[in-house]
Amino acid sequence: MLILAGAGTGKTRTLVHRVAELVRRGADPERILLLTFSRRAADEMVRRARLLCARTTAPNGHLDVALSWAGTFHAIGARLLRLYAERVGLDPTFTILDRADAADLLDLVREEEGLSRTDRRFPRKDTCLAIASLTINTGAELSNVLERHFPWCAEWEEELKRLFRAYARAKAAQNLLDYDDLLLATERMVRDPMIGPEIRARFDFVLVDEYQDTNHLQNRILEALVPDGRGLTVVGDDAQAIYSFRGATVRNILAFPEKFPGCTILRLERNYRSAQPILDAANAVMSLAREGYAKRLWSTRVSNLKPRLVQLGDDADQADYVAKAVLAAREEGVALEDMAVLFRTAHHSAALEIELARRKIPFVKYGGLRFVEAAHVKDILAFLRFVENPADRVAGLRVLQLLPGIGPGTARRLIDAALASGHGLGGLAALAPPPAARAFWPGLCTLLLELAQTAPWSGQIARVRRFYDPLLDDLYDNARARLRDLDALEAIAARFTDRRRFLTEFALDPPTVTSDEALSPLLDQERLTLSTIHSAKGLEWKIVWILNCVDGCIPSDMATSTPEEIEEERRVLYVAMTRAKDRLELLVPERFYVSAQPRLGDRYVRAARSRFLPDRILDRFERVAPGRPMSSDAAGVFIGSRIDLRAALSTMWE
DNA sequence: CATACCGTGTTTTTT
DNA sequence: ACACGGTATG
Repeated sequence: MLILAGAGTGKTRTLVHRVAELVRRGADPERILLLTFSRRAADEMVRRARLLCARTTAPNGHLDVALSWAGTFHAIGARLLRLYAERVGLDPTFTILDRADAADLLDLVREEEGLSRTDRRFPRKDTCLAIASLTINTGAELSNVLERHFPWCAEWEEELKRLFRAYARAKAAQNLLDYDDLLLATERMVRDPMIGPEIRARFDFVLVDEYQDTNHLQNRILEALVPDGRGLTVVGDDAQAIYSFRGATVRNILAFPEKFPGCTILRLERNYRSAQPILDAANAVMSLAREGYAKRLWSTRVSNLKPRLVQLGDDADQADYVAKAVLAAREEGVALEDMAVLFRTAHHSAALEIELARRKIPFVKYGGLRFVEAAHVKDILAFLRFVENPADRVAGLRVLQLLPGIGPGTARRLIDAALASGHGLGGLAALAPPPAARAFWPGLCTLLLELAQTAPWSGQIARVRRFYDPLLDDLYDNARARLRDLDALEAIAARFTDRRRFLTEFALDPPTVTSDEALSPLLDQERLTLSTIHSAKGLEWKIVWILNCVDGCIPSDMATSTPEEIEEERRVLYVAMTRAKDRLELLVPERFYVSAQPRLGDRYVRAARSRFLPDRILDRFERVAPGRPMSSDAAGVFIGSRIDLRAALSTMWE
């Protein structure tokens, strides 16, 4: 069954009800596979399915749907791989590399392959990883990916191939899998003629959420799991496809009826979420798309409140306006939980975060730098990973380099010597560190040995911190805030039963936190949501503000080089607008203060209203311009067009 | 060999 | 602004 469902038409509800109904008719919840886009979505769906089943009466009395097979493609893949590890030649204790870990290892391999010292600059580690990732996820040829998405790296094709081969060898030697490996290995496994059928036989029903954002590789996994389509239900909306940068393709949805002839196709066009004026505006935005979208959403939620297009002086005014509007709504009785501020890129909310903190408005932020990606959190995890798997070079190198006097070279020598000694971690104690590190050396060696030998998991992070916390001050700025994060990490770790589970599950299910207070004991306190639009997918709030509805931000000027990219940005705005239930405000700051521009220094830059909001659809909005009108002579250039007169003036003499 | 400093090129969204 | 390569210095 293919369910084509517009925004707010009840996709989650439909899937949840389908699960509940299957269970009510006697399906075994353990044999239902529920694939979602994010871990958050999986949790939400399991929660609602449980609630629903608790209210339904089954033939055999009360229902408890455990739904243990609900999760992302990555998480489910990891679990299946561990189950069948031995049979596919994999060590079941593999550790999972998050993106930054993967990039670090890639960097190490690049160094070893002699690709760091080249006469022309080699692509940086994140770019290399992005290239590998896109190639794997789209199933395309490296040369095509380079040509289409990374033309400036095309000259390095041979070297990149060599690098990726060496990277794969390094992962194999250290028993590591990165995010892409999880999918790739899962795909190979489910397509295996021996093991594939066994895995297939575990599941009677497979349900997939947000199908429009699955990529080629994920779709192949799905096809292998359900070759004839029996028991398969997918839900998606082509108007909400916003993950093509990750290899997602709407072709999966479009080709579904051909792949499974005779499948049932359902269209849900009635929106239960948003008031009609909000839908009118969102529909108007999409009506300007290059390709037509068949669905037109309608709602019975009447309202005469058009979404507001708010003209503001600059981004500081914007932060101020939103903070005030949040407080005003709060006064009217709307809970902070029911409001959200959405934006295209994580840093767009910086000014607002400061303003919210100043006014003591609690918030959570989704998207952007994650908790686990913070250097100090990675440090603690490196200790644990190194103990868990002494072959993990990235972890070992990271740990050793925390000591003064030990840099990349010394760290590498020490690790190699310890491994060569055959005593694993114990071998380190016999080695002589450089003088500056000597005072710390015995402490480190005892710590590692103790962790390797202690059985109970509780207290292990505290033990690491006894060694690590004193180093923190010399390693980083604002040690105090980092110590608070480590307190939070300790609290989270306590929820896991053992070290291995903590390490593996933490990599796939990291808490999303950046606000200082967010992990404090005030965890249950109600909070405003700040989120990137991408992270807001599938969610809804009573009131939504969208920041920076300005060319250069939406669409992002990083994504305007091809018509396809621009169309995807249009859908990003559409997704953002359709998150709102009752009230929606699009904010248009006319100027930005940008600092540290290469040639011009700090200055104001003038911004133009987003190209997705042209004059002819403005009748769908109520236009407001609080505050005094902007003076007309503010200096600046349009962000979107990037005219740079001073550069032009200086280059004419070159 | 670690570290500080300088110059140049890239810069987003997520699992 | 930041990553990263290169170079000077101890």
